[in-house]
Amino acid sequence: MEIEGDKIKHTPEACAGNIRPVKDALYVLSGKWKLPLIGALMDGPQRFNELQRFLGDITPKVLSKELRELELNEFVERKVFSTVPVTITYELTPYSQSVEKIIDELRKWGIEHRERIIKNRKSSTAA
Amino acid sequence: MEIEGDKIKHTPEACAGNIRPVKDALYVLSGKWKLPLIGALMDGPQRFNELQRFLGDITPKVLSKELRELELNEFVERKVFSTVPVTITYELTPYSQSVEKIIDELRKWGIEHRERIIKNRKSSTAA
DNA sequence: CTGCATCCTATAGGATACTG
DNA sequence: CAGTATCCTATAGGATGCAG
Repeated sequence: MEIEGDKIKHTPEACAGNIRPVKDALYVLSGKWKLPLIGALMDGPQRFNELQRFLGDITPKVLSKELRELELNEFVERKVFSTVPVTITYELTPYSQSVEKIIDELRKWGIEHRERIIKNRKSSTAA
Repeated sequence: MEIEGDKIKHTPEACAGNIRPVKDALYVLSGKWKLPLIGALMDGPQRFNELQRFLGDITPKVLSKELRELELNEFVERKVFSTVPVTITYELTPYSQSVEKIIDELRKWGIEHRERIIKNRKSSTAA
């Protein structure tokens, strides 16, 4: 997994070290798909194809990779059901609940941001 | 700025559209430095070099680029003071406060995550 | 001090085709 | 259905050096 060492040299006073946790978090969670993927799974277990449709334009290769990584980080559990044909689902682990707040904030912000942009478009068109 | 169109085709029922805002947010905020940078500025106005030291290993080119983008998105204001030599500071705009919650959550999560990893290391070493 | 210009590489992620 | 295998490209971001 790798967390970068404690290399940050900050002015002793200040707040400094405060950003290290942010960088730590980003190290695991950043990328185009991880958060949206977890967001998608917040609605309950999903199958591979469901996720693919859900996310809109992710390719199987990438989806597969992202799921594997999320499994390694213990955000996601892969379950195999011995139906015919076999059914496989992905679902969030209890641990991943710790990420849900981030996603909620991101979601809220995304909504506001989109509105803001639309407003700005209007007012600049009016000029 | 560009927000991707409403191309997500989700099963009509489900929750689906819920992830679009997440993707919107990520479109603007993702990358290695934007969030840490805003996090750094949460402690008050900073100068170019301060930020560079603060963030640990960002190159001037990248820092410069990130700052420009944050300025465009109205998260950051660049202020020039006519001292000799000129002093330039970067500070967060009121709008960027809307992102602070995200950063706080990220920070909290980063701290927990690091602790978790350390614990796991110990227990797996014990095996 | 505050950057910009140039060059360079690693990696994320897309396209396409194929398998059990 | 649930992926894997290959190939390919765009882009983020690092290294270095220079400039006002």
